[in-house]
Amino acid sequence: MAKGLTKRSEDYSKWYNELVVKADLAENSAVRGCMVIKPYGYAIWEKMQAELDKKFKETGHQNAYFPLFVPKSLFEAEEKNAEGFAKECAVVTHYRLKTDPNNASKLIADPEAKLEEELIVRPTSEAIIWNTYKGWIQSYRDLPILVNQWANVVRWEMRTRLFLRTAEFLWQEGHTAHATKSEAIAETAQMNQIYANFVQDFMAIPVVQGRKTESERFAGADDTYCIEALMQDGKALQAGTSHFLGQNFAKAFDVKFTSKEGKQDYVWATSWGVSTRLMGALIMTHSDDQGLVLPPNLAPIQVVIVPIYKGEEQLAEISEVANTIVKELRAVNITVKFDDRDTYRPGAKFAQYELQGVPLRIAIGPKDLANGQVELARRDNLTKTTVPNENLAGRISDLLSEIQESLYKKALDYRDTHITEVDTFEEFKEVLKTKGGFISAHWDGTAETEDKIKELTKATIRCIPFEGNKDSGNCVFTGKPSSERVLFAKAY
RNA sequence: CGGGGUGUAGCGUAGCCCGGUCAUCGCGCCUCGUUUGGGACGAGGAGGUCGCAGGUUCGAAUCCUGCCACCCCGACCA
Repeated sequence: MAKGLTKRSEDYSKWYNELVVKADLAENSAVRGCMVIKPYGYAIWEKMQAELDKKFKETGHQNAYFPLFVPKSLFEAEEKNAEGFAKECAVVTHYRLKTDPNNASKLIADPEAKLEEELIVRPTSEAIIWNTYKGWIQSYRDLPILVNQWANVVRWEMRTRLFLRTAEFLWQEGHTAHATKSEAIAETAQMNQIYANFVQDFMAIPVVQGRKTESERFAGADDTYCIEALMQDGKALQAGTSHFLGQNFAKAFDVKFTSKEGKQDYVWATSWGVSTRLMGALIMTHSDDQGLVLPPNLAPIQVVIVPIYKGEEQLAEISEVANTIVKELRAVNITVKFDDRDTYRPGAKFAQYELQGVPLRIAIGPKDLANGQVELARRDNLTKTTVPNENLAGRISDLLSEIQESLYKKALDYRDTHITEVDTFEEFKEVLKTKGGFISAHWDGTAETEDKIKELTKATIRCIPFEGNKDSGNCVFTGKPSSERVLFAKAY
């Protein structure tokens, strides 16, 4: 694994900085924990957005947009949710600046312009959305409401970490309202499945699907489903969650409907989201010391063509071949870039595209020109082969699929060999210390035991897997009976 | 909020302990030439409120005081 990925240090941000992101904004500003996503990095996010959005729409969801600011009174309505987020909220208190009477070149918040009621910058949108839904829902005919929002949210974490826990991040949040409990639970499960499919099929990251324990659950939810991934350094990462909110928000915001039978009831709710944290997962799952490794299904540039030439004449000849290849590839929907800049030498270009994770590189030089061939270099395993020009599009198309599959297999193999079943607490600690990864162990189901284990080892229960080992046994810590194994890990 | 550390060019740094041609070096950037099958080479060049403010001194990047910002460890964290 790339050194830059494991160290929370200068190297670490430098590595990202080179790549796709600038970590800091202003020198002396509290926005330090935010990120600037450069165009190349943003293109990856756009691809992720596009794929997810397609899936949401296929399952009947629509996009909408709600306000950034949440009046404090709305925010505090659902108590558990408010309590859960209270410690990490940015709060707007004034609506105007004025010149500092003591220093004409400075501005201060105008004390005359203090807001009657503070505004919370949304850390999540349940409150404002449920306040809105109240006006949308009267009858069972108004249900279900299946809405998604692409937005930014702010969570003022005490410590930030690039991509994984930034103060401001981009995400999508789905908020649905249903007439029945079972329908809402089905929605929660469906979204969990959509996330799992997307992360596995497009990002080539294997995940474990499961439920959170009560203490790890979303504030205000009755149940939280999640997908958990394992990074190359043996730490787990929560990659996406979907929540069954029960009637908690409906009750808090008084959202009732009249059923077919003419009875009044509170509606059932779900919410679900994934964020730019997925970009962190992508980087930390596949990258190496050469830089990013992108699965072809997500790469903004799937194939890059680098000419190797002396003089303009030779470049012209190579360009002719290259442009033909570009056309052929585009005809089969492969995104390709021909880099004919004469300001950089081939070696520099090779290094650049490796850093950017472009899955496949084509090099064409005088030798290739003479022999009617090109050189193909794979980013995933850094191997090179020389192939004839015939049927290049077909060959490359196959190769891209192969790379996609091989990245997934490699990650899956790593993940599977890093799920260790343990039955004693000694073993538990030993595995955690020496090997890392997920630990599959029995747990007595109490928050006390969970807390105690966390305190002693820093490992938390990542999830209760849907398809885990369901054999009964005894809690690894207390020895009390347990009906199934859960997954522990140190997590980001 | 506790404990530790840092702040010198776009980036990374030397110098600070022992004040005086010390503003150093590398990368990057610009120009010209030669190069181009794995991050080219040579020559020349541009770029700095030494975090900010005050003090000590003939003289401060260097010593003192205050402030600010950032980083690391902890508390916190879906």
